[in-house]
Amino acid sequence: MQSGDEVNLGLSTYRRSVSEAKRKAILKAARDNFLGNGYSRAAMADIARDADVSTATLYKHFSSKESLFAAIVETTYSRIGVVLSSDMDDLTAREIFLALADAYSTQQIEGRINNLFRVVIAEVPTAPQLAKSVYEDGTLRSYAYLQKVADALVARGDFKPHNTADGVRHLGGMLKEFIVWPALFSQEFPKPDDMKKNLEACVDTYLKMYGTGMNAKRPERDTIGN
Amino acid sequence: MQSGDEVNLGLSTYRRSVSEAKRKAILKAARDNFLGNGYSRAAMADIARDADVSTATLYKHFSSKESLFAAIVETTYSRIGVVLSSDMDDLTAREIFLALADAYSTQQIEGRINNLFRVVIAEVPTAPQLAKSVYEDGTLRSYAYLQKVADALVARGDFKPHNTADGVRHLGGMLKEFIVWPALFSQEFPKPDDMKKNLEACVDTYLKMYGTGMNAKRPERDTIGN
Amino acid sequence: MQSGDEVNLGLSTYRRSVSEAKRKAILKAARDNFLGNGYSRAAMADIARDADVSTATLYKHFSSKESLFAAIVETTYSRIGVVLSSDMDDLTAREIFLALADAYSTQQIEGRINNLFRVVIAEVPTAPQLAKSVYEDGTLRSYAYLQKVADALVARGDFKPHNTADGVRHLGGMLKEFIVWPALFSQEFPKPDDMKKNLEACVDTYLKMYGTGMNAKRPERDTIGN
Amino acid sequence: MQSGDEVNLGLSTYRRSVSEAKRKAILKAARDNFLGNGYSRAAMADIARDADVSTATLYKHFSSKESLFAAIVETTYSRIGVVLSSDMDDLTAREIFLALADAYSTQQIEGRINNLFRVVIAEVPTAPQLAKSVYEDGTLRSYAYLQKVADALVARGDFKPHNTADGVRHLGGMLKEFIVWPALFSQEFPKPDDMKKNLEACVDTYLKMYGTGMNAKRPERDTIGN
DNA sequence: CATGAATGAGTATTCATTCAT
DNA sequence: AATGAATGAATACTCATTCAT
Repeated sequence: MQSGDEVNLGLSTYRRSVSEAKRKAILKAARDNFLGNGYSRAAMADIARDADVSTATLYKHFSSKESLFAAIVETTYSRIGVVLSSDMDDLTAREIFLALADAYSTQQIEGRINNLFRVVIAEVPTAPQLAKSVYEDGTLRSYAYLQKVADALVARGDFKPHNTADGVRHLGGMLKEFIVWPALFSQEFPKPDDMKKNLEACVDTYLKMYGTGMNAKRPERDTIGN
Repeated sequence: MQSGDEVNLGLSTYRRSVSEAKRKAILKAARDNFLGNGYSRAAMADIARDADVSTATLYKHFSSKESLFAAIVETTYSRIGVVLSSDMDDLTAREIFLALADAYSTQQIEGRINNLFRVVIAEVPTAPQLAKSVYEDGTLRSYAYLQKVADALVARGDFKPHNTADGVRHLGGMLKEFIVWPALFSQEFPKPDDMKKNLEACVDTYLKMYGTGMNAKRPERDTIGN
Repeated sequence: MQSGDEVNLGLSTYRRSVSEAKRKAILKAARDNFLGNGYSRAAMADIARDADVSTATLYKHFSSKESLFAAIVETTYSRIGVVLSSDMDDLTAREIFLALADAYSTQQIEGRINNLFRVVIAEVPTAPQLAKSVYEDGTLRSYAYLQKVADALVARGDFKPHNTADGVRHLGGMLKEFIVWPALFSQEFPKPDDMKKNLEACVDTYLKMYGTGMNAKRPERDTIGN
Repeated sequence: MQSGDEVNLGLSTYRRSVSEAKRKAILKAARDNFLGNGYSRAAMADIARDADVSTATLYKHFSSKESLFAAIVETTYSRIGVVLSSDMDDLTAREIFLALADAYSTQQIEGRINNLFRVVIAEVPTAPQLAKSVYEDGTLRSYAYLQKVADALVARGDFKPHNTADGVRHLGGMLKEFIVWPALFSQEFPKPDDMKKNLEACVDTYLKMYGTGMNAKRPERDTIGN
C-alpha cells in the first residue's frame, strides 16, 4: 500500500509467477490423476493434495472439475500439433511417412495421448462437445496435414494422383490398429518391440497402393523389394 | 398329488416366465443406462426404475453392478459371433469382404457395439480384465476369422500368398477408421450416407494390395465356380 | 373331501406332524443363526434356507424375527430349569455344590446358554422385556433353587444359619467369574482344563464362609485341609 | 509476513479449537447413540445430526463406524484406569476394599461402563478382537491391580498368605454379581439403594476367607500405622 | 397350505463444491 | 489471496416382510 510502484510491480510479478507455478502444478497433478484413474475416480481433493495447494486454490484456478479436465485436454492438444519432419525435400516418400508414423506412435504412447483419448471417450456422455473438439482438432487436423504431405508427393511425382483425403485415412486407420487400438483397451501399453515392423508394413501397404513405385522405397534397398 | 404337481409345475413355469421377463427388462434397462450414461453415472436405482422392478429384485438377478455390466457385455458378445456370409463359394473376394464389412458396420453401429466399446474403454482403470477380454474375444477373434477367409482365398487363387494375419489387421484398421473411430467420440453415430463408398474404398485398397488382380475386382462368376 | 373322517384325521395328523417337524427345524436353524451371528446379522432368509422351508412358511410359524427369537429364548429356558442332583441326602454339602456347579458350567458352555446370554444382552435396547424375563426366569429362579438347597443344609446342620439369599448370590457370582464372564467376551469359549479346580475353589470359599466345618469337606480328604 | 504468520497462527488455532469441539461433540453423540441403541442400530446419520455436523464432517474425524466405536471404547477406557485410593497405609483392609468396590460400582454404573460392556458383548461376533481387548485391558488389568493390593495386605499381615490371584477373582465375581450382572440385562440400571450393603457383604465374605481375623473387620488404626 | 419372487425403507460411505477466517 | 473444514446430495447394497399363484 505505502510502497512505490516498483515494489508493487515486483510484488505483483512475484504473485503472478507464484500463481502461474501453482497453476502448472495443478495441471500436472490433474493430468496424472485423470489419465491414471479416469475422470470419475480422479478426486479433486487428491489433485489438490498432489499439487500441494488447497482445494479452494484449486477452485480459484479452475471453476469446476469439468473445466479443469477441459484445460488438461486443451493444453495437451496445444502441445501436440501434428509432428512433422523438418524438410521433406531430401527424403523419400517412404522415409517421410515412416518418420511421421514413428512420431505419431511416440506421441500417442509416450505422450500418453492414448490415455487421454480413453478418458475423453469415457466422458462423451457428460462432455460431448469436448470429445467432438478432440476428434476434430486431433484426428481431423492430423489428416489435413497428412493430406498436404500426400498432395506434395503427388506433385513431386512420388505418388500417383488419387483421392489423397481417403488415402491418408486408410493409412491412419492402419496405424491406429497397432498404435492406438490396443492401448485403449489396456491401462498400460508400452510400445511393443515389433512396433517398427508393423508401422513399416502399414506404410508399405499405403505406398504400394498409391506410390509410383520406383522411388517409393529407398533405391539402395532394392534387394529387399521382391 | 398329481393336481398338486400340475399346479406346482404351472406355478413354477409361471414364475420362471415372469422372472425371465423381468430379467430381460432389467438387461434392457441396464443396457440403455450403461450405454447412455457410462458405467459410473448409471445408477442401479435408475436401472431398476426403468425396468419396473425394485432395487432388491434387481439384486436378486444380478448380485452387483459389476456383474450386471459384465452380463450386458457377455450377452452382447454372445449375440455377435463373427458374422459370416453363409456360403462363400459363390462369391468373389470383393463380394465376400464387402459383405463382411457391411455386416461389421451394422453390428457396430446398430448393435451399439460402438457404445459398448466406449463404456468398456472408460472402465479400463477399474475393470482392466473386462476390457482385455472384450478386446480378445471381440477384436482378436474377428481377426482370426477374417484370416481364415483370407487363407481360403489364397488357396482359391484370388489372393497372392502373403502374411494374412497382418493383412486382415490392415483391412480391420481401415474399416474401424470409418466405422468405429468417429463413433467413439460422439454419443450418437448413425451410419453416414457415404459409409458404403468408404467401405468399398477400404476393401478395394485391401484387394489391390493382396488380390491377384483380374478377378479381385470384377470377377466372372463362372470361372470361379470351383 | 370325499374321504371319511378317519382319512381326514390321518391327514390332519400327518399335516400336524409335518408342521411340527418344520417348526422344530426352524427353531434349530434359528438358534444356530442367532447364537452364531448375533441377532442383527442373523437373516430370516438364511434361517429359512437352513431349515429347508420357504420364508413364507417361516412367517407362518413365527410372525416376526423378534417373536422367533423370543421363541428360541423360551424353548431354551423351558429346557433348562435349574439342574439339580437327584437325591441330596447321601451327599455332603461339598459334593452337592460341586455337582451343581458342574451342571451349571456344562449347561452354560455346552448348552450354549452363554451365547444365548450374549444375544439377549445385545438386544436389551430393542427387547428389554425379553432380557428382563431371561434375568428373572434364569438368574433369579436359579438362585431361588440354590437358596432352598442352602436352607436344607442349614437344617441338616451342614451350614451355619445365615442369610442364604445373599450367600448363594456370592457363590453364583464367583462361579460366573469363571463360567460366564470370559464366555461373554469371546465367540468361542470351550470349557478350559482348569475349570474343575476353579469351581472347587469357589465352592470351598463358599463352604469356608458358611459351612460348619467338619463335614463341609469330605472327611476322608482331611489331609488336604489347611 | 509476521502479521501473516500471526493471522495464520490465529487461524490455525481457531480451526483446531473448532475442530476439537466438533470432535468432542461427535464423540458424545456417538457415545449416546452406541450405548443407547447398540452398535448396529446406531446410525451414522443420527450421530452426525446429534453432534450437529454433517455426515461428511463425521467421516473426516472418524474414517468408519467401526473406528468411531473403537474411539469410544478407547476414550472410555483411558478415562478409567484402575481407580485406587490414594494412600492405603492409613486404611484398614476392609476400608481399602470397600473404597475400591465403591469406586468400581460408581465407575461401572455412572460411568456407563456397564452399557459399554453390553455393546461390546453384542459385537463379539463381528468384532471379536475389540471384545478381547476390552476384557483384557479392562477386567484382567483390574484384577492385576487388586492382586497387588492383596499382596501388600498379606505383607502387612492383614491377610493370611494365600493364592491372591484366585482370591481377587472371587471378590470380583461377587461384586459383578451385584454391580454388573443385573445391569447387563436392563437398559437403565441406577445404583440401587441397598448397593452399599451388598458390597459390604461381598467384601466381608472375602475378608472372612482370607483376612487374619482380628483387624480384618474392625481394626485399631493405630496398630496398623506401618 | 406352501412357495419364492418382489418389495421399499434403510445404511455406510464418497465427493464436488463452498465459506468463514 | 489462501486455507481446509464443512457440506449435502448421491449411491450401492441389504433385509424383514408380503403376496400372487
